Amino acid sequence: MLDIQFIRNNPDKVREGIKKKRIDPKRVDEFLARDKKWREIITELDGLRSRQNEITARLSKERDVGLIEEAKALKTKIQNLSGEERIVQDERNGILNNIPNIPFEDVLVGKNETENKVLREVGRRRNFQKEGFLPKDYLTLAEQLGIINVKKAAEVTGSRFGYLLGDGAMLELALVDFAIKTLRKEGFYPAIPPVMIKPEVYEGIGRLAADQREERFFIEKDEKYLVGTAEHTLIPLQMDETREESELPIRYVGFSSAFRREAGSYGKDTKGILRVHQFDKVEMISFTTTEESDREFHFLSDLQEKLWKALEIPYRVLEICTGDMGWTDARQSDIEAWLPGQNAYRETNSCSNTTDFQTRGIQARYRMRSGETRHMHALNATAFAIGRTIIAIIENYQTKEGFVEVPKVLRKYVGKKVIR
RNA sequence: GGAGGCGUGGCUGAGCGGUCGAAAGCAGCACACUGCUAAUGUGUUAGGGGAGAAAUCCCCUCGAAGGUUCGAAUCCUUCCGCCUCCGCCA
Repeated sequence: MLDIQFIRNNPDKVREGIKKKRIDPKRVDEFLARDKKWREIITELDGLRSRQNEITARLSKERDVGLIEEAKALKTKIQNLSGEERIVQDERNGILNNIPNIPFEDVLVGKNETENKVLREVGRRRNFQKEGFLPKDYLTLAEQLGIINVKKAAEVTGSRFGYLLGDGAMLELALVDFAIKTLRKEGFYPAIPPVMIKPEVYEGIGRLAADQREERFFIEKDEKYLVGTAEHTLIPLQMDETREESELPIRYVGFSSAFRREAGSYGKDTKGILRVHQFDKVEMISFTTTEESDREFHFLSDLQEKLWKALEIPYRVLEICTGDMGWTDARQSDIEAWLPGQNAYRETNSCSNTTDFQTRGIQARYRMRSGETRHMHALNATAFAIGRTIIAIIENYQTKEGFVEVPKVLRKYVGKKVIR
């Protein structure tokens, strides 16, 4: 959530910021109206409670029937007013939860994904024409090789699920191992987090706003959500913690399954494993000071590129415009890998600076050298979204015979050069 | 799932109906003192919120939410977490 004090003092900045994100700026005014009402009530309530405390102090010394009578009357008054206070506060906070993080000033303004900006294209695409064959799509190849099975998954579990089998499964383990070992060397601390989370924590990290709730799986009986990514349970590792400035940055590399309802994408990407309800992902998380987060953003984004370069797969980097940014983000960039079978780039990675938007709600703070405490800045960046990375490997490394070469850096894990 | 124990400030830990946001110790910070280190003395150090230009004043918080009471860290209920034992289980 945003800082309430900041919204009060800078309503125009917030209106402008969320408008850039294509969110109705009126939410700010609704918030301010409720906030004003709340402040009136709390001021009155504090006055009543002050009097109550005064009487209590007095009565602890001497009995006074008159004072007890006044206290009794005060008690009902306070009960009624605090009931009202709570309602108004809930209304106010409800609106607050539906205000996204605001983008940095220098972020490209745009209305949707068509206005993202390609920052660079990296890597050489294979010339299949020269090689004398047309590239196939990954699913055709993977089914022939028996390394992906979505048909059986549909029968067993439902649509938008898949099995990785044989060398497909080995590729996943290889990618996980490669990513974690690489990132460990960069100072990331390995973490395998829970994949379920309590509603109040989920809300605290700003991931349950009305706009995104539909995207979550919820287990009613136990009142727990399935996480949409490892980030969701990794960020709260710092919940209620106050670290020393000297301890930052804190970096985790997490591995977990990610669960998404994919509500609102019913007709989209219905084939294969490009868009599924469950996939595994290696994820980077950083906690930094307020000054360092922008630098950390580039650090993470560079590492993402390093991983793709290691796989020797062409990709491009996009600056995400305000209209396409994530709810919690102040800055975002994506990586799209080249898929020759589809003759298109497809999103595989995302890198986000969420500033203190996620840490405020869970009280993750640090103490500056001056003694002042602040909320940490939190960042998250995909290392590998396994399913999509495997798709990119299959399509980019396919052979004329319909086999798949294993990228050099993964060979020692998979144990072979070619999947056939 | 059943039985019991516990949850207090950065940490240890007292308080078990009445000026308690809370003793004491440790740690931290400031100052003083000693030739450095160490030691000692004094003072100081929780978080959140509201009003105010500020000084400052007020309110809330003893795992969470309710309840009893004029008054709750203290009593009652429920929940959450941790620990011990039993059951079940990879």
